[in-house]
Amino acid sequence: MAQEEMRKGPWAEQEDLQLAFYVNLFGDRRWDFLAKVSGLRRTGKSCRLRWVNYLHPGLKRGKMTPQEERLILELHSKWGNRWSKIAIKLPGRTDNEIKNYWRTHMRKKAQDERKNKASTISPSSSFSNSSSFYSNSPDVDFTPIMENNERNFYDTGGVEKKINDGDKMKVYSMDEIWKDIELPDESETMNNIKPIMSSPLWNYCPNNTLWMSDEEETKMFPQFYSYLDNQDNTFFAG
DNA sequence: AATGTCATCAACCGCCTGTCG
DNA sequence: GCGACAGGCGGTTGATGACAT
Repeated sequence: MAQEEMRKGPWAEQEDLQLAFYVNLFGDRRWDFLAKVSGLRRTGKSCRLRWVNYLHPGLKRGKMTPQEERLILELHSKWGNRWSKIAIKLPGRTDNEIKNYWRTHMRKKAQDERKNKASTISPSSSFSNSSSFYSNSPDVDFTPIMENNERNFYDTGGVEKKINDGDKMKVYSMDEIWKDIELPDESETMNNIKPIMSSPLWNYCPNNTLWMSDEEETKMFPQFYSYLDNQDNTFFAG
């Protein structure tokens, strides 16, 4: 059958509303199904990404706090680029957000390192005084490593260490990690951090319009209701 | 004010993994 | 056990806004 052309690029407000409505209706699973019944000309993947990274009500938005920054760096030193795993430890933050943060931060760091090396007569002294997380670590080549043994600019390197389950884990000196980050303001403890539940979706729905009347729903989401008609309403049968 | 550069973030892509028939 | 499919993950790109010159 003829494949309907999928939309790409930035999401419109109307699309967000539509997606949120159907996720509330059916839950955040079966993304291909959701994409279909919602009438959004988006792939299931695209819908999932939009929901997870932007529309989810539990998302915290805004700048990373110093505490979050430290946690990210600490967890990255343990787990490497396991962004989703790291994200679990930072409620309200997405893997994408953390990944972006890391990339930005590490690029800056790599640039600083290059400058330092260029201006230092003895480049080997750069990390030699760092107290290593693993005190018995061999001398470390901090040039970034990619899977095919090429060097990745954004990865600042670290020891590649095999762990039990076969995962590779990079280990960084904590001094190395912290030194590039401003220490947090002492007064800014975790207790002061107010989670900001500010998914922009809720701005669009000031009066709980996600839970509108049947008539309103029918007007707003005709695709869904026509779809249901075609399916003999079997969605709710089970 | 105009232009260039950099930082940030949303979104896409391709690969991997888990599940189901 | 195998193939198909859906979902998840990490890497990467492109648009945009902020800042510097």
